[in-house]
Amino acid sequence: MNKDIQYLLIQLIKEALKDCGLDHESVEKFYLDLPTDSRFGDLSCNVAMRLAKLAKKSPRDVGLEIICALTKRLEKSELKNYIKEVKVEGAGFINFYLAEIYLYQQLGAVIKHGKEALRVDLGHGKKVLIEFVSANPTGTLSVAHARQAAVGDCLANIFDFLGFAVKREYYLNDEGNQINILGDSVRLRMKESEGEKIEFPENYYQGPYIFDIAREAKDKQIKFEELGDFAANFILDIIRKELDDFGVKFDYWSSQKELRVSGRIEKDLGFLKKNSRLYEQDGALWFKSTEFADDKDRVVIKSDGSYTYLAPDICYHQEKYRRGFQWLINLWGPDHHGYISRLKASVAAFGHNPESLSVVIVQLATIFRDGKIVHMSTRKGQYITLREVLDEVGVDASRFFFVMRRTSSHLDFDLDVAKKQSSENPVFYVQYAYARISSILRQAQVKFGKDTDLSVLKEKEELALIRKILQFSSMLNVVLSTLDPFMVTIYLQELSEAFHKFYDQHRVLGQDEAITKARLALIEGTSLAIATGLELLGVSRPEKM
RNA sequence: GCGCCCAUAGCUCAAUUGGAUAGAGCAUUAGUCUUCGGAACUAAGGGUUGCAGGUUCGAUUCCUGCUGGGCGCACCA
Repeated sequence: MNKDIQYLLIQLIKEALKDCGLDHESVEKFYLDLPTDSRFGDLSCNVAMRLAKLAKKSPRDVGLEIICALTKRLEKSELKNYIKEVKVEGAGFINFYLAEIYLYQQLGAVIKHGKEALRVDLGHGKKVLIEFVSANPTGTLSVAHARQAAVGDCLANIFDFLGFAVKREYYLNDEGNQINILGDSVRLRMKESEGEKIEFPENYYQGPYIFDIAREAKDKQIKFEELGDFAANFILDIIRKELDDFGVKFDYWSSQKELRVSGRIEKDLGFLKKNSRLYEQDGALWFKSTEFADDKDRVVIKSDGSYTYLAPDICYHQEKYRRGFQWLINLWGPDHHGYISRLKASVAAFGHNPESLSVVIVQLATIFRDGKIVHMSTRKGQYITLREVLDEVGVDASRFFFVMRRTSSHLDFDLDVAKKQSSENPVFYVQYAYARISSILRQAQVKFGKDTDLSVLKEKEELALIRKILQFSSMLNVVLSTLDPFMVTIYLQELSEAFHKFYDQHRVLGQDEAITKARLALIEGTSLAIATGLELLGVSRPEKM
């Protein structure tokens, strides 16, 4: 629903409240939004229920009183012609029924301005950095990373669409313990290939790719001490290729090693020290994160003099602010949720609002094949990879499926369903609607214009379809406030359904010319909304299937 | 032991962040096609929202206590 009418109505409601002697300031919050069901009108407001107690009247009576004042206000307002009816319904909801003329005008705007009409600028150029995947370059990407990649990229697309200046970043843990172990894993495999009998430790990287790296390292005569870096770079090339094939492009690849070499970690720790946020105990250096709502203090320098993971991470996030970003969004796996409070504490210790750092926990995905779980075990290198999923079901289905459930919920990913080209598979249901529309538009003999009269669209299915198209921006609004793009997939399915229902009942072509033109405009608007939604998801828009 | 997340129809999930008769898809059953793409549409059955309390006009949503599941609780990353 268009933001303007919502905004204007809220102003009117507030004025009406004043007229009634009701104090809207004392109401914590009330909403004016889409009702739970379309039979309750186009916009629904709960303010009467919120005020009932204060007014010592029943919600319905308060509602009637408000409507009385509101109707007078409406008469004098520019919205006069757009609101067909206002009613108190249910427990005391004030429901607004929009006039068809409003729907026609809005649809007309979509036809005229294209996807710009679906867009609302909410970002105003605010600089957002969204960091995701950031998998250690010690192995190829798993499905957990794949889901993060899909969700993160989609979120970034939406931020971009909503007028934020968004950048995508991948943070590289390119040194430290894991890289040392990686290098040593390669070294052992090299020795093994020379016929030496070796004992391969449990905690070493066992994946098959280690053998490939060992072979190449031998050919290129890489020195033992450089094996870690060599292997990491080798794997990083694979990861980049995988992400590229998945349609995810990062703006920045940020290196932990570079950060350490730059000396900025010492500087930031120095700043904390100067502000008495650090102290020594048991030979280690601790950060007083408890001063900023963490449940215990955290070590930043171990007693052996080396950094914990937190030290460079504190600095890394300060770097993000120093680079000018105003809102930091991190996508992490569920095993990192305990890490949120300490990182936020560090942000606060530098005087930033902890709210400017948002951490989205992306739950794991369970892959099913033949009705059975495909088990994952990183240690043995027997995990199902992003590559395998991509090869098996393709980019479109993968991206749609990984985003399809609430990000905070576990996701069951059925490879067999994702491969199916039937109604069981939601991505095909949506793409089919798009292809169907494309087909009709190809065959159309007449063309609609910007001045096409849309008011001939009076059928139930036509109006329902227009309403659904106009919900595009409020859907994105929900995504923005929840930082969860799964709503896009639901919206697209609902929109496609509304189209299929319309299509089933009414013909577009070969009707009275005025009707054909108007319906062509209607399906063009539908196509635009579907295309824009699919684009945000990173899913293709096939005109033929 | 402490902390976080989850529990909704046979299955996979929603419920606009406290709103209206808890909704979709799949599966099941019964229907709709000579025309724009049937990869579609219509209808039916299916629920004590894990259990027990509490808060209020109103609870799937918030609070408390249980039960069952996942994950954290490092001078690992």
